Amino acid sequence: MKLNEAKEKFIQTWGSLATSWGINRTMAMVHALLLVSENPLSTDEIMEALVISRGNANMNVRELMDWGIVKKELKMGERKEYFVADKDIWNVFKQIVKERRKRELEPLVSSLEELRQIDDKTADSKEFLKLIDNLSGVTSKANVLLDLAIKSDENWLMNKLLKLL
Amino acid sequence: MKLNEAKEKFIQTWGSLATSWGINRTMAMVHALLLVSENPLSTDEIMEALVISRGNANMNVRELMDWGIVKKELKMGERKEYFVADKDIWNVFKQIVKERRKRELEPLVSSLEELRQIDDKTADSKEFLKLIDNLSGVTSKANVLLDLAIKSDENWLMNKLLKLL
DNA sequence: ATAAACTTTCATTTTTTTTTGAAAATACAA
DNA sequence: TTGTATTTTCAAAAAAAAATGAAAGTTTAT
Repeated sequence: MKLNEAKEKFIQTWGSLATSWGINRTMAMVHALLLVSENPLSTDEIMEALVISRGNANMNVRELMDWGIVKKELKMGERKEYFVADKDIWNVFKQIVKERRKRELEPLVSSLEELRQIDDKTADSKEFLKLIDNLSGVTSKANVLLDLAIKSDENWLMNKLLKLL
Repeated sequence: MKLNEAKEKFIQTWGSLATSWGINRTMAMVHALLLVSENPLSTDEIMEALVISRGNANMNVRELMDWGIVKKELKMGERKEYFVADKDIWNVFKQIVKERRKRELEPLVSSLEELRQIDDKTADSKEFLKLIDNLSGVTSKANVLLDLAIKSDENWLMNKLLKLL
């Protein structure tokens, strides 16, 4: 297999995996493209490489920057903006975990708290509250696991975990 | 807030959360409905409660069974099928993690292995291989974390992790 | 100020995903 | 077997999500 073939395959793989995780296919492809590029790419280069429109390229690059895994880079003497992906994959992983937690786990936690406010005390209600409590429990356990993944140093974490198993 | 109101809110919340995780909204709503129901529900009851078609109800219940978080239940003397959700949320969590790993992480691992088969040895190629290796590394670390979540008993896990932090 | 280079927005179009519902298949009873 | 209850399938319709591209906005140079 040739390098460019492999790179293209990687971009496709990344793209289709993303869809199963509720992430826009193109956004993942832009990310993959930047990951396999030696040099920072301009919007025009992204458009050309992935055959997408300017609007699409712009939106997705911007969103990748929102996620904190792509950075803008300016070249001296040039007006155009260039983009680079964070190549430290462990870092990318942590960043994504952190963001998703903020965007999804936190809203869930407050929803569950709201749902606890039911004012009757029938057996059904107690059953329902038990369910909500169990959900809260699992949520906070997931939180601990994620904290572990995020806050700790990569090697330290792995050593400890491997010892545990 | 009344109980039924809370239940409905829960079903909606669960549904909209699911979409950010690449899970069909209706499937999540059926799951939530079964979670908050005291009794097993028939397809007709699900259709009525969520205002969805028979085909849709059937497909999603079937998929929930594929995920291993909903079970069929037969009532004696009745031909109709009834469905119950596993109410042990920690179990549900583990089951979903297990399934997603099988469906998504394993294919990723083999994709990455394929991508390692590039036959030139330029500096660019080496760079690319480094990226693939880093991805493999993070993947297997995620695997260890997930194993930890799945294989261990709930309380044991939490004790250990809390001690670590 | 004017213009050129570039980025962002967003109404419209296209694509993808989900839902419907009627027909086909299946299971059971008489 | 024949009929009835129930589940499953799947082509077509509807809904949702994503992409386009031209116009508007911004920034910098002259």
